[in-house]
Amino acid sequence: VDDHSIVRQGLKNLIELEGTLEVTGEAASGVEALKLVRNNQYDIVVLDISMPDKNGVDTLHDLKHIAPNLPVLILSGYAEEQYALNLMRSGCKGYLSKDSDSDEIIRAIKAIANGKRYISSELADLMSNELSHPSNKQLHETLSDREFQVFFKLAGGLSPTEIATELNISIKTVSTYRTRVLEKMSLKTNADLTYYAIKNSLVN
Amino acid sequence: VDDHSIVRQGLKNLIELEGTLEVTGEAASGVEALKLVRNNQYDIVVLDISMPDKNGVDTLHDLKHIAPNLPVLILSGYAEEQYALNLMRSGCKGYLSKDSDSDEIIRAIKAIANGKRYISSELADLMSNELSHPSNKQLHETLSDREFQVFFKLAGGLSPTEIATELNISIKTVSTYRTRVLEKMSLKTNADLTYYAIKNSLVN
DNA sequence: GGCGCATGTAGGACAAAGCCCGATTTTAAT
DNA sequence: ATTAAAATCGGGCTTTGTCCTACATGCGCC
Repeated sequence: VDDHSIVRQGLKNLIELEGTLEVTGEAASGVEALKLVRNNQYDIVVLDISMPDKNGVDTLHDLKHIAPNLPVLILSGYAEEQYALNLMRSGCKGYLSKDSDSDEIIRAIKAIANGKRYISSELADLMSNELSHPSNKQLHETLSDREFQVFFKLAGGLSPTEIATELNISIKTVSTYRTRVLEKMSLKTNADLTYYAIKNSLVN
Repeated sequence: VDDHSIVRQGLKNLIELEGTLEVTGEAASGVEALKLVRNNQYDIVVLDISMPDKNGVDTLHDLKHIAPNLPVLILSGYAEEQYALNLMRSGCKGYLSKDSDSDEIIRAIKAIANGKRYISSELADLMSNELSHPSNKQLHETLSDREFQVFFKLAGGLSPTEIATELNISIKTVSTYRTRVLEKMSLKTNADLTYYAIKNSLVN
């Protein structure tokens, strides 16, 4: 299931080249996919998560109602790793990035079609991180008071100097907080902070 | 040229099914593409714009230096229609979204390989709108080639030094562009650039 | 066919930010 | 109570970046 015909084509090719697998249906949208699943028998669904009409998250959710035992492999674009954990919780059996190489995709499909799960190493990282920070806290909620203030201002584009002035502390101190914030949130640049703040609706 | 092997596979399939066209090279990154173009003769390049190591904007720019007459068709993901005008100015011969149907992709390739341009109806809209209302351009569309490159990288959080390295120019030059970009767009900080890029779906 | 404005490019002086480290103070944990 | 671990703060020094200025090129427009 993917809205790009090129991707469907490529995937199909990839799968059929393998020899023992066969593509018995394809859909360009979530709605279409649900219709197919209602009317046919499949061994596995390979599902893109970013689609125009009905996104993969919702589609997965609905699929689980229609066919609770049909295993699903999520194929995601690169920017959506954030969803991975949620999707795994929602019951997909594997999660791969589209730029994984062909072999890995085939391996994943086979594993999943055989009733196993497939966890990529990236995903394993995410999951273990989640385990070690069992809090369902958002990343920014692990910041201390002061750290959060600095984070927020940096995300808004204030310069360290401006922040220092507003908070009546030294620039060096601001700098220290910045380092810590970046560290805690596993980010690298101020742009990442801005990005995070927007995506998590901390600003509009 | 596309970093996703699935997409390359699909495209190749599509193209070769047509009968008269042949894929004589493929690359998973901008750098790789440039290398191929330096050492081989091609009739047309089909280029994805969002790639990890060297984005399509830069790749197009460099391609124009190495092979000014080699026509390029840009195949873009869904959110990037925003770049179309900038890229057309930078000298690509056509711009298509990845979810265009197979026929259209083939038509575009053929047209471009024959020395024509290919303008999709969406793009035609954009362009005519630009012509009839030169004023209501998107802010970033008023940027020059170079300015746009720098804008984009700054928005993504690259440091001036990194940008200078990638583009092989001096940091001072980057700084100059930054000033001009900020000026043209009436913005103040790098964070504003990031914000702009996100809000206008130039990034995901 | 020259004038001006947009563009692509840097240099130098100075300001800003960053990094490594240390000190003190809460807070939490055993 | 003891100890460990965060949190809060900054100094010294280096690296980076900014700002202003400058110059060459090309293109459009009287």
